[in-house]
Amino acid sequence: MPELPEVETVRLGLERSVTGKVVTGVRILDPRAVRRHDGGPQDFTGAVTGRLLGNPRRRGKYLWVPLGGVDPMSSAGDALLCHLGMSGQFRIDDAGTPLLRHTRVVLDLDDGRELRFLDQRLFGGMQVSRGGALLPAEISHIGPDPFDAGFDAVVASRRLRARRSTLKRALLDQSLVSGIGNIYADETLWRARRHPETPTSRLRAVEAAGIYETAREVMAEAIDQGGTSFDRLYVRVNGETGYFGRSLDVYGREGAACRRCGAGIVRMAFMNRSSYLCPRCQRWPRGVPRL
DNA sequence: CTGACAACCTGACAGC
DNA sequence: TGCTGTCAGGTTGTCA
Repeated sequence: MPELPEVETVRLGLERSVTGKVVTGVRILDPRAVRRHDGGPQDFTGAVTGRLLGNPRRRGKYLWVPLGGVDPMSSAGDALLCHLGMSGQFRIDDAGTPLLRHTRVVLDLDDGRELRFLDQRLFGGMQVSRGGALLPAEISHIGPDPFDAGFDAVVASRRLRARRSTLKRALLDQSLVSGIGNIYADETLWRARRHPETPTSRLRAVEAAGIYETAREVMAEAIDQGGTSFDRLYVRVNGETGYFGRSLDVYGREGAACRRCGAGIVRMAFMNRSSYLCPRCQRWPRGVPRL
Protein backbone atom coordinates (compact mmCIF):
# COMPACT_ATOMS: atom_id res chain seq x y z
CA MET A 1 0.00 0.00 0.00
CA PRO A 2 1.66 2.79 1.50
CA GLU A 3 3.93 5.37 0.14
CA LEU A 4 4.80 8.62 1.84
CA PRO A 5 1.33 10.25 1.63
CA GLU A 6 -0.38 7.18 3.09
CA VAL A 7 2.17 6.83 5.87
CA GLU A 8 1.88 10.53 6.65
CA THR A 9 -1.91 10.22 6.82
CA VAL A 10 -1.50 7.37 9.28
CA ARG A 11 1.03 9.40 11.25
CA LEU A 12 -1.41 12.30 11.53
CA GLY A 13 -4.06 9.91 12.78
CA LEU A 14 -1.72 8.46 15.39
CA GLU A 15 -0.64 11.93 16.45
CA ARG A 16 -4.21 12.77 17.37
CA SER A 17 -5.07 9.50 19.04
CA VAL A 18 -2.06 7.92 20.76
CA THR A 19 0.25 10.77 21.74
CA GLY A 20 0.40 10.98 25.51
CA LYS A 21 -1.20 7.58 26.06
CA VAL A 22 0.42 4.79 28.05
CA VAL A 23 0.69 1.23 26.77
CA THR A 24 -0.85 -1.02 29.42
CA GLY A 25 -0.52 -4.28 27.55
CA VAL A 26 0.83 -5.90 24.40
CA ARG A 27 -0.71 -8.84 22.56
CA ILE A 28 1.24 -10.38 19.70
CA LEU A 29 -1.16 -12.42 17.63
CA ASP A 30 1.39 -13.22 14.93
CA PRO A 31 5.08 -13.09 15.89
CA ARG A 32 6.06 -12.55 12.28
CA ALA A 33 4.88 -8.96 12.67
CA VAL A 34 7.77 -8.34 15.10
CA ARG A 35 10.37 -10.61 13.49
CA ARG A 36 12.72 -7.71 12.91
CA HIS A 37 12.84 -6.90 16.59
CA ASP A 38 16.09 -8.05 18.20
CA GLY A 39 15.24 -10.26 21.15
CA GLY A 40 12.02 -11.68 19.84
CA PRO A 41 8.36 -11.24 20.80
CA GLN A 42 8.97 -11.52 24.56
CA ASP A 43 11.50 -8.74 24.54
CA PHE A 44 9.28 -6.62 22.33
CA THR A 45 6.42 -6.93 24.78
CA GLY A 46 8.66 -6.01 27.70
CA ALA A 47 10.12 -3.04 25.88
CA VAL A 48 6.75 -1.53 25.00
CA THR A 49 4.59 -2.30 28.03
CA GLY A 50 4.22 0.63 30.41
CA ARG A 51 5.73 3.14 28.02
CA LEU A 52 4.42 6.60 27.31
CA LEU A 53 3.80 7.21 23.61
CA GLY A 54 5.30 10.39 22.20
CA ASN A 55 4.62 12.34 19.06
CA PRO A 56 4.88 10.07 15.99
CA ARG A 57 7.56 10.91 13.45
CA ARG A 58 8.20 9.81 9.90
CA ARG A 59 10.92 9.61 7.30
CA GLY A 60 9.93 8.36 3.87
CA LYS A 61 7.74 5.35 4.45
CA TYR A 62 9.02 4.64 7.95
CA LEU A 63 7.10 5.73 11.02
CA TRP A 64 8.22 5.75 14.64
CA VAL A 65 6.75 6.65 17.99
CA PRO A 66 9.13 7.84 20.71
CA LEU A 67 8.76 5.84 23.91
CA GLY A 68 8.98 7.56 27.25
CA GLY A 69 8.20 6.80 30.86
CA VAL A 70 8.90 3.81 33.07
CA ASP A 71 12.63 3.83 33.58
CA PRO A 72 13.97 6.95 31.86
CA MET A 73 17.52 6.10 32.90
CA SER A 74 17.71 2.93 30.90
CA SER A 75 15.12 3.47 28.24
CA ALA A 76 15.20 7.15 27.37
CA GLY A 77 15.12 7.87 23.70
CA ASP A 78 13.76 4.54 22.51
CA ALA A 79 11.20 4.40 19.74
CA LEU A 80 8.61 2.03 18.33
CA LEU A 81 9.68 1.77 14.69
CA CYS A 82 7.09 0.68 12.13
CA HIS A 83 6.92 -0.02 8.43
CA LEU A 84 3.64 -0.82 6.72
CA GLY A 85 5.12 -2.87 3.89
CA MET A 86 2.54 -3.51 1.19
CA SER A 87 -0.52 -4.01 3.33
CA GLY A 88 0.10 -2.80 6.86
CA GLN A 89 -2.29 -0.52 8.68
CA PHE A 90 -2.95 0.91 12.11
CA ARG A 91 -6.39 1.12 13.64
CA ILE A 92 -7.62 2.79 16.80
CA ASP A 93 -10.56 0.96 18.29
CA ASP A 94 -12.40 0.80 21.57
CA ALA A 95 -11.15 -2.03 23.73
CA GLY A 96 -13.05 -5.23 23.18
CA THR A 97 -14.35 -4.43 19.70
CA PRO A 98 -14.07 -7.54 17.53
CA LEU A 99 -10.67 -7.89 15.87
CA LEU A 100 -10.58 -7.61 12.12
CA ARG A 101 -8.93 -10.28 10.02
CA HIS A 102 -5.14 -9.93 9.74
CA THR A 103 -4.78 -8.21 13.10
CA ARG A 104 -1.21 -9.05 14.14
CA VAL A 105 -0.42 -6.95 17.21
CA VAL A 106 -2.61 -5.13 19.72
CA LEU A 107 -1.38 -2.44 22.10
CA ASP A 108 -3.76 -1.75 24.98
CA LEU A 109 -3.86 1.93 25.87
CA ASP A 110 -4.72 3.59 29.17
CA ASP A 111 -7.70 5.46 27.69
CA GLY A 112 -9.73 2.32 27.09
CA ARG A 113 -8.77 2.07 23.47
CA GLU A 114 -6.46 -0.18 21.50
CA LEU A 115 -3.84 0.52 18.86
CA ARG A 116 -4.04 -2.37 16.44
CA PHE A 117 -1.53 -3.31 13.77
CA LEU A 118 -3.01 -5.22 10.84
CA ASP A 119 -1.05 -6.61 7.92
CA GLN A 120 -2.36 -9.04 5.36
CA ARG A 121 0.91 -9.88 3.67
CA LEU A 122 3.26 -9.39 6.62
CA PHE A 123 5.84 -7.44 4.67
CA GLY A 124 5.54 -4.76 7.31
CA GLY A 125 6.23 -4.92 11.01
CA MET A 126 7.24 -3.26 14.23
CA GLN A 127 10.39 -3.23 16.32
CA VAL A 128 11.77 -1.26 19.23
CA SER A 129 14.69 0.92 18.25
CA ARG A 130 16.99 1.53 21.21
CA GLY A 131 17.82 5.20 21.37
CA GLY A 132 15.96 5.80 18.12
CA ALA A 133 13.58 8.55 19.20
CA LEU A 134 15.16 11.22 17.02
CA LEU A 135 16.12 9.04 14.07
CA PRO A 136 16.34 5.27 14.43
CA ALA A 137 19.74 3.85 13.49
CA GLU A 138 17.89 1.05 11.71
CA ILE A 139 16.87 3.50 8.98
CA SER A 140 20.04 5.53 8.71
CA HIS A 141 20.53 4.18 5.20
CA ILE A 142 17.31 5.84 4.06
CA GLY A 143 17.70 9.24 2.45
CA PRO A 144 15.67 12.26 3.56
CA ASP A 145 12.25 12.64 1.97
CA PRO A 146 11.15 15.78 0.09
CA PHE A 147 9.28 17.05 3.17
CA ASP A 148 12.19 16.54 5.52
CA ALA A 149 13.55 19.66 7.19
CA GLY A 150 16.98 18.42 6.17
CA PHE A 151 16.03 17.90 2.54
CA ASP A 152 18.44 19.71 0.25
CA ALA A 153 17.33 19.91 -3.38
CA VAL A 154 20.83 20.76 -4.53
CA VAL A 155 22.32 17.71 -2.84
CA ALA A 156 19.52 15.46 -4.07
CA SER A 157 19.89 16.79 -7.58
CA ARG A 158 23.62 16.18 -7.55
CA ARG A 159 23.24 12.64 -6.28
CA LEU A 160 20.53 11.85 -8.80
CA ARG A 161 22.65 13.08 -11.70
CA ALA A 162 25.64 11.14 -10.44
CA ARG A 163 23.67 7.92 -10.79
CA ARG A 164 24.36 5.81 -13.82
CA SER A 165 20.79 4.64 -14.01
CA THR A 166 17.36 5.51 -15.29
CA LEU A 167 14.91 7.98 -13.81
CA LYS A 168 12.13 5.82 -12.43
CA ARG A 169 14.57 3.35 -10.97
CA ALA A 170 16.32 6.22 -9.20
CA LEU A 171 13.06 7.73 -7.91
CA LEU A 172 12.25 4.39 -6.30
CA ASP A 173 15.67 4.17 -4.65
CA GLN A 174 14.96 4.98 -1.00
CA SER A 175 18.62 5.61 -0.22
CA LEU A 176 18.63 8.59 -2.57
CA VAL A 177 15.38 10.30 -1.63
CA SER A 178 12.82 8.34 0.35
CA GLY A 179 9.05 8.11 0.33
CA ILE A 180 8.40 7.69 -3.38
CA GLY A 181 6.90 4.36 -4.42
CA ASN A 182 5.40 2.97 -7.61
CA ILE A 183 2.28 5.14 -7.67
CA TYR A 184 3.88 8.48 -6.98
CA ALA A 185 6.88 7.75 -9.19
CA ASP A 186 4.52 7.31 -12.13
CA GLU A 187 2.46 10.37 -11.18
CA THR A 188 5.60 12.47 -10.79
CA LEU A 189 6.99 11.38 -14.15
CA TRP A 190 3.72 12.13 -15.91
CA ARG A 191 3.51 15.59 -14.40
CA ALA A 192 7.16 16.29 -15.25
CA ARG A 193 6.63 14.88 -18.78
CA ARG A 194 9.51 12.51 -18.36
CA HIS A 195 9.86 8.95 -19.58
CA PRO A 196 10.75 6.40 -16.89
CA GLU A 197 13.76 5.24 -18.89
CA THR A 198 15.34 8.68 -19.10
CA PRO A 199 19.04 8.33 -18.23
CA THR A 200 19.66 10.17 -14.96
CA SER A 201 22.99 11.46 -16.19
CA ARG A 202 21.20 13.33 -18.96
CA LEU A 203 19.29 15.62 -16.59
CA ARG A 204 20.44 19.18 -16.02
CA ALA A 205 20.83 20.23 -12.39
CA VAL A 206 17.71 22.40 -12.50
CA GLU A 207 15.73 19.63 -14.16
CA ALA A 208 16.76 17.08 -11.56
CA ALA A 209 15.78 19.40 -8.72
CA GLY A 210 12.51 20.05 -10.54
CA ILE A 211 11.68 16.35 -10.56
CA TYR A 212 11.84 16.22 -6.77
CA GLU A 213 9.88 19.45 -6.50
CA THR A 214 7.20 17.83 -8.65
CA ALA A 215 7.24 14.72 -6.47
CA ARG A 216 6.77 16.87 -3.40
CA GLU A 217 3.83 18.66 -5.03
CA VAL A 218 2.10 15.45 -6.04
CA MET A 219 2.55 13.91 -2.62
CA ALA A 220 1.41 17.10 -0.84
CA GLU A 221 -1.82 16.97 -2.81
CA ALA A 222 -2.24 13.31 -1.94
CA ILE A 223 -1.74 14.02 1.77
CA ASP A 224 -4.44 16.68 1.55
CA GLN A 225 -6.81 13.99 0.33
CA GLY A 226 -5.80 11.35 2.84
CA GLY A 227 -3.69 9.27 0.45
CA THR A 228 -4.62 6.73 -2.20
CA SER A 229 -6.96 3.82 -1.46
CA PHE A 230 -7.69 1.16 -4.06
CA ASP A 231 -9.38 -1.16 -1.61
CA ARG A 232 -9.57 -1.85 2.10
CA LEU A 233 -5.86 -2.58 2.31
CA TYR A 234 -5.13 1.06 2.93
CA VAL A 235 -7.30 3.00 5.36
CA ARG A 236 -6.76 5.69 7.96
CA VAL A 237 -6.59 4.83 11.65
CA ASN A 238 -10.36 5.38 11.87
CA GLY A 239 -11.05 3.05 8.94
CA GLU A 240 -11.77 5.72 6.35
CA THR A 241 -10.31 5.40 2.87
CA GLY A 242 -8.18 8.04 1.14
CA TYR A 243 -9.49 10.00 -1.80
CA PHE A 244 -6.43 10.63 -3.96
CA GLY A 245 -7.27 7.62 -6.11
CA ARG A 246 -9.68 9.72 -8.10
CA SER A 247 -6.98 12.31 -8.68
CA LEU A 248 -4.45 9.90 -10.16
CA ASP A 249 -3.43 10.93 -13.68
CA VAL A 250 -1.76 7.76 -14.92
CA TYR A 251 -1.38 5.04 -12.30
CA GLY A 252 -3.86 2.25 -13.00
CA ARG A 253 -5.39 4.14 -15.95
CA GLU A 254 -4.30 1.87 -18.79
CA GLY A 255 -6.34 2.61 -21.91
CA ALA A 256 -7.90 5.76 -20.44
CA ALA A 257 -7.35 9.17 -22.05
CA CYS A 258 -4.44 11.28 -20.88
CA ARG A 259 -5.91 14.27 -19.05
CA ARG A 260 -3.43 16.52 -20.84
CA CYS A 261 -3.40 15.36 -24.46
CA GLY A 262 -6.06 12.68 -24.77
CA ALA A 263 -3.70 9.90 -25.87
CA GLY A 264 -4.29 6.46 -24.40
CA ILE A 265 -2.37 5.72 -21.21
CA VAL A 266 -0.18 2.64 -21.59
CA ARG A 267 1.11 0.14 -19.10
CA MET A 268 4.55 -1.36 -19.42
CA ALA A 269 6.38 -4.00 -17.44
CA PHE A 270 8.99 -2.60 -15.13
CA MET A 271 11.06 -4.40 -12.49
CA ASN A 272 8.49 -7.16 -12.02
CA ARG A 273 5.74 -4.60 -11.64
CA SER A 274 4.11 -1.95 -13.81
CA SER A 275 4.71 1.53 -15.11
CA TYR A 276 1.88 3.66 -16.44
CA LEU A 277 2.58 6.59 -18.71
CA CYS A 278 1.30 8.73 -21.55
CA PRO A 279 3.14 7.76 -24.74
CA ARG A 280 2.65 11.22 -26.20
CA CYS A 281 3.51 13.44 -23.21
CA GLN A 282 6.33 11.20 -22.04
CA ARG A 283 8.43 10.51 -25.10
CA TRP A 284 11.07 7.83 -25.13
CA PRO A 285 14.36 9.69 -24.59
CA ARG A 286 16.12 10.45 -27.84
CA GLY A 287 19.19 8.42 -28.56
CA VAL A 288 18.33 5.71 -26.07
CA PRO A 289 17.92 2.30 -27.72
CA ARG A 290 14.50 0.76 -27.12
CA LEU A 291 14.32 -2.67 -25.58
C1' DC B 1 28.19 0.79 -8.46
C1' DT B 2 24.27 -1.33 -11.18
C1' DG B 3 20.88 -4.57 -12.31
C1' DA B 4 18.43 -8.89 -12.12
C1' DC B 5 16.13 -11.90 -9.18
C1' DA B 6 14.50 -14.51 -5.27
C1' DA B 7 12.66 -14.19 -0.84
C1' DC B 8 9.45 -12.66 2.60
C1' DC B 9 3.57 -13.33 2.62
C1' DT B 10 -1.71 -13.38 1.60
C1' DG B 11 -5.58 -12.83 -1.29
C1' DA B 12 -8.24 -11.51 -5.40
C1' DC B 13 -9.11 -12.60 -9.95
C1' DA B 14 -8.90 -14.68 -14.70
C1' DG B 15 -8.89 -18.77 -17.29
C1' DC B 16 -9.25 -23.70 -17.96
C1' DT C 1 -15.66 -26.76 -7.77
C1' DG C 2 -11.30 -26.87 -8.16
C1' DC C 3 -6.53 -25.79 -9.95
C1' DT C 4 -2.86 -22.70 -11.94
C1' DG C 5 -0.95 -18.55 -13.04
C1' DT C 6 -0.84 -13.47 -12.50
C1' DC C 7 -0.96 -9.41 -10.06
C1' DA C 8 -0.73 -6.13 -5.96
C1' DG C 9 1.10 0.89 -2.66
C1' DG C 10 7.78 -2.66 -0.36
C1' DT C 11 12.43 -3.98 1.33
C1' DT C 12 16.48 -6.81 1.62
C1' DG C 13 20.04 -9.95 0.36
C1' DT C 14 22.66 -12.49 -3.08
C1' DC C 15 24.81 -13.05 -7.32
C1' DA C 16 26.56 -11.53 -11.80
